[in-house]
Amino acid sequence: MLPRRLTPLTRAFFARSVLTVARDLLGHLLVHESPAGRTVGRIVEVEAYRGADDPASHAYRLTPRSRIMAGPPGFAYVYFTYGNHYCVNVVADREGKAAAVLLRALEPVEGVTLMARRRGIALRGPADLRLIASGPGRLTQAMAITRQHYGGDLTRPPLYIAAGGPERRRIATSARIGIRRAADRLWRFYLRDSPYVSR
DNA sequence: ATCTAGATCGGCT
DNA sequence: GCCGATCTAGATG
Repeated sequence: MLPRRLTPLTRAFFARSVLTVARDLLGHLLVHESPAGRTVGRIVEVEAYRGADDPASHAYRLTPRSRIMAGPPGFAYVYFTYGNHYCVNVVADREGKAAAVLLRALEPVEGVTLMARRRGIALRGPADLRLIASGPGRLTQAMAITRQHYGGDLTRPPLYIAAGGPERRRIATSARIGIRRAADRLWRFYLRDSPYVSR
């Protein structure tokens, strides 16, 4: 069981190279203290995006929506896509350098029943836990993250990233999923032995 | 003012 | 594996 009080990561954690931040986020915890209760998931899959040198990124050309990626690190970049789904990123690197890490999958840790209810799925067995947050759209639905969280500070409650305990870190890399450009960059990182990664 | 692609998901074949 | 849903930021006229 988790301690009642979790320790948020500091802004300095996010103020580093986005590839480093992406890798290092694996194993840490995404926490949402909502009125309905606290939900916590262990981050098991992420993708890194940058700016002008990354044609696959929303910040390849800075727009009103993506400009936040060039802002100070540790804040949330949330966007709505395909008419149905939100995705959540953490802004990384120093202010002025566009970069963000897309959170793609979580291992449910606490508030599992609430997460399943938000997802509209029945938990009939341990295998169903995989359906809760194995994908960027599923993750935001399970954690009740919406456009309200755009620009929110992820180093403090109610929505934040907290230090995970010591854990195994067998990290695998691959091309980013669902993009066409810059497909040669292995900027997707995931915990190799986790059953909670997407696809 | 209008058009279109999209960092997805779930259901169906 | 393929397809439709459903919305909106960004691009184009």
